[in-house]
Amino acid sequence: MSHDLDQSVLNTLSQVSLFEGLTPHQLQIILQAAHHRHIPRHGYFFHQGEEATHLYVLLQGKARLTQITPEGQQVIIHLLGPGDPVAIIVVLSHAKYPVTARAHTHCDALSWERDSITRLMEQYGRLSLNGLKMVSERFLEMQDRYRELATERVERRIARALLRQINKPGNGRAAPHKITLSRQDLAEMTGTTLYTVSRTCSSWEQQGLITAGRGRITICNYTDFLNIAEDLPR
Amino acid sequence: MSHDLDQSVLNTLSQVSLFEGLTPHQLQIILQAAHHRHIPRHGYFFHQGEEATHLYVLLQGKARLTQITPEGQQVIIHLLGPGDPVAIIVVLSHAKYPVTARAHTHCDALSWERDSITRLMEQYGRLSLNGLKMVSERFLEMQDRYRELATERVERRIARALLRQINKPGNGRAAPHKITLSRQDLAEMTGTTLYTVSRTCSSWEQQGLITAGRGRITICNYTDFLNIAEDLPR
DNA sequence: CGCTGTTTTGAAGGATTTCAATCGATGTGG
DNA sequence: CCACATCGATTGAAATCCTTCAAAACAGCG
Repeated sequence: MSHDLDQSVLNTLSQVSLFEGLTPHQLQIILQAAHHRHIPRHGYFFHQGEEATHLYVLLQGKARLTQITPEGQQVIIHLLGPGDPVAIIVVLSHAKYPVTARAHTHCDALSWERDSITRLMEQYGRLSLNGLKMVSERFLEMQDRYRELATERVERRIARALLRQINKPGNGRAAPHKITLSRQDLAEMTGTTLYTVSRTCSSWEQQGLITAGRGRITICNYTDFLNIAEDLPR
Repeated sequence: MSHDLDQSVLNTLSQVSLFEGLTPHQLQIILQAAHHRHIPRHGYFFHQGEEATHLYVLLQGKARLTQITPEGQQVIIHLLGPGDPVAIIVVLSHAKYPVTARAHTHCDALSWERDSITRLMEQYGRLSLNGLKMVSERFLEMQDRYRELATERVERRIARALLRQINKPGNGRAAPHKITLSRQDLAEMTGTTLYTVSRTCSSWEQQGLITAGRGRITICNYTDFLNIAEDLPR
């Protein structure tokens, strides 16, 4: 990769959990194997079904992982921010990307080729252990969402999706909590329809829990809002 | 661990994908750090919410991972067979078991303490890389089930659950395919109710696709059955 | 200011759940 | 060996949550 980036990227990388606990020297070697990529707003890292060739680490920007059904219905699997690894799945030999990764804002990322990152992981146990940790965390979140989808009603699922968004590290923790997602986005995150999300939000707005706008939801009353996700009797 | 087990266990282990590609010497060292455990039928490896202290590798038997909601509703997260790792999540420091692991038949397993396996993984990159691969695979399955739950109707989800069961490595591939799961089990695997599963199975039986019994479903007409999972217009 | 894409809302319809009752299989003990 | 107890499976009817479709209101942008 180009040399002028090394220093600033090195600083960023030391805060990326995938690279935690590695020596500066190891980091240097890993970095030398990387390529720097820019993805414009609304561009794609890769598409679902393509041969999985590259692992990415997002340095700047926001992206989303989606899956699309044969019938054309879309589901949002995950929202990505700076520091997140994308497609750790490449370590599986002969895998295809199971999702589409799309840049939501302009994105700045490092990429490694499959063989290259696999070799590095085999060499540096700490690197693959970190990778294992990160996939495990994502796995736990997916498991929770699965259980939610299997057992909880729509209103609660939407509330939980909003709370998860707020509690993400990297998002400001200060009230009022503003979430920039459209009704459609929320529907695709919670396995429901645009219409149901809209109705639910309207109801919450009337109760004074949130203020809603075009592509935006702001939680005014955090504590009362929590009750929807937790206690709601039915 | 006791010495008399070493030889037979070594043979089994060489077929466990978590230990693929390790040298006999490395395997030996890893094995020395393991304990051997027997879990009787219907016994528990661990309970959801307990401090995660041990990683297991199932040598013999069948087990299941379940999550239970605060309201007491149960969800089946995964069914485990010989060779499967259990709770790779321990590598996350200070994690709690996110699920309960219960022996469905008598089980025979190896276990490692958290610190011990973490150290081994850091030391042997191949070990953690294998771990990463296995979590990734489970993650992919979970992702697919999530998308299914979010977008598909009950009938298709049940059909898919049955097919996944059949296509599991380790299960005989020969027709007729017999699946030993109760209606309740299937309901907990597909996010529906016992009643809906029963109705669906009855309907399939009338169409001659399956024969159903107490705690058992046999697929007679595999190709026609596939259509339910794939083509079914609505 | 008109255009485009997002959001809202109503009304109708449908898939699935819930509840209740019954049936059937399996295993046990008298 | 049969009556009984138990647990799983079936089935009907009513209720409900959510979707679907259609139409209108609204926001932001060139």
